Parts: sequence; structure tokens; C-alpha cells
Amino acid sequence: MNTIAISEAESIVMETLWREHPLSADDVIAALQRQQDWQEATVKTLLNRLLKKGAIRAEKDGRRFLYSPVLKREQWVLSESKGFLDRMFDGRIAPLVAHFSQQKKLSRQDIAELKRLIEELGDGK
Amino acid sequence: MNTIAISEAESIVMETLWREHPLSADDVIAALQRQQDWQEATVKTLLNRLLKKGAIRAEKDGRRFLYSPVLKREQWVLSESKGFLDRMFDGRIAPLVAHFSQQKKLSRQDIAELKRLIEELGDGK
DNA sequence: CGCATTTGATTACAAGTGTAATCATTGATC
DNA sequence: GATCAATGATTACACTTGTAATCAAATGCG
Repeated sequence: MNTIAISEAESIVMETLWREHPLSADDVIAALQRQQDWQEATVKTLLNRLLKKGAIRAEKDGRRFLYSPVLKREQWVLSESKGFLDRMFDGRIAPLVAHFSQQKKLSRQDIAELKRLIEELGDGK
Repeated sequence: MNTIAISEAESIVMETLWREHPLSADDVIAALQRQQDWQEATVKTLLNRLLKKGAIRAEKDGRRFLYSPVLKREQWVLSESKGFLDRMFDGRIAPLVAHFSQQKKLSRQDIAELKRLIEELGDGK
């Protein structure tokens, strides 16, 4: 229903626009130049696909367009996260954390942050 | 040697085999019958693709085959989770939890479980 | 004014995916 | 032994995705 589906490559373009906008195609290309080994044409294709999907919008600025996100990052992150958790952990977050801890993939810092988070949660109650 | 990539539909077949194995194609089809609106042929295609990818193996049982997972669920979950966290949360788990909590997507039960988990972590090792 | 340059639009194309129908082989049945 | 039913193998086909080249329209330059 609500969420526009965007592909991995498209999401990389979105990240650029979420960081800063509006941007011209050239700006986006420049921003991605060193991070991604893409030709200009590739970025333009992705911008167009995102436009067609309604994930971004374009306003005319003289001869070119300036692009801005329509889909909000929060929204995207939440729906992706939800989909992921549903598929992998029956929609619940604790099992994910448990999984990572069992696999010893939690750093001391992760644990500290989690602890702090949980405490805050306890408070608000 | 890193993880075999399986698609969404394929992962559904894998879940069946992870739950119980070995299973014949018919067993898998039967198991998915009500959960998924797939024709028999579809399931067979998916089994074959998984075979080709090496995610499952087949042993002959008379005229048919019995299928078992090769790829382990733990392995798959971990690599999917890692990819997901890298893409969305810079590889760290605390921001995911923070995100869900900000969005008020944590149930009381989730919080309780998380609390228990974190306490355990503090203790051991 | 005609041309080169810029920049968006159109077209391309292979791999992967979802979804399946059809083919072929082999054991089972009459 | 010839035929049927079961079951794996092959083929199909449209859509998405990654990756881009090429086309076309607008605009600035000489």
C-alpha cells in the first residue's frame, strides 16, 4: 500500500538525495563518483526510475531539473526493517538481537548502547 | 565460500526444509499448499534452482528424491542480517533498535525480552 | 542562424525472479 | 510387454534490476 519499492541501486541514489537536496543530476553524479563505480548514464537511469516510481520529484531549474526525495528515509527504513524482521524473525526484534549475541557479533559498544536504550525505555513506561 | 544467495521465493522453500528434512518434492508442495498460492510446478522449479545453487541436496529414494538443506539457516540469517544492517544502519544493531523504539514499534513484550537479553549479556563471558 | 554542448528521454540487453506449462523418463499396472 | 501415472528436467515468459549507450530537445556560442 503506502511504500514505494526501491531497489538496492536506487536506494544508493536516494541516500544521496536524503543527505542533501535538491540536487541536479550532475550533483548526484558527482556525489556518487568516488563511492560508486557508475557511469553518468547509470545514475540518470536510476533517477528516472525513481521519478517514475514517485520516490523523488523534479522541479525545473532552467535547462535542467533539481531532484528531491518524496519518499522519506524514515518511512523507507521502517518498511524495509519491518519486511526484514517479518521474513527473518517473525516480525520481532528481540530474536534478532538474540541471534547476533549468540553469534558473538555484538561489540562492547553495541552492548553498552543497547543497555542504555533499554534503560530509557524502562523509564518512560 | 561465502553465502549462497537465495531469492525470497526460494527462502520460503528453504524454511520448509529447515523445519523438517529430508522431504520429497511432494512433501514440500503439501507443506506449502495452504501457506502459499503456488502451483506444484512452481515449487519444483524452486527446488531445482536451489539444487543448482547448492543450497540444498537431493538423495535418491526409489523413483523420487529427498531434499535436505545444505545451507544452514543460521548462516543464512546471519548473512542476510549483516547485509541488511550494513545497508540500513551502518552495520550496527543499536540504531535499529533505537529506530523501532522511536517509531513506537516495540511492544511491552519486546522490551521485556530485550531487557532480559541485555542483562544476560552483562553477566557471562 | 546554425552548430556544439548539455541534459533529460528512450532504448538496450543480460541476469535473476516469480510463476508456471510441457516434456521425458521410469517404475507400476494390466 | 505396452501403457499409465508419477516425478524430475526442460522450456517459457514477462518483469525487475544493474548497467549503460544512444537519441533528442534546449540552449549558449561563434
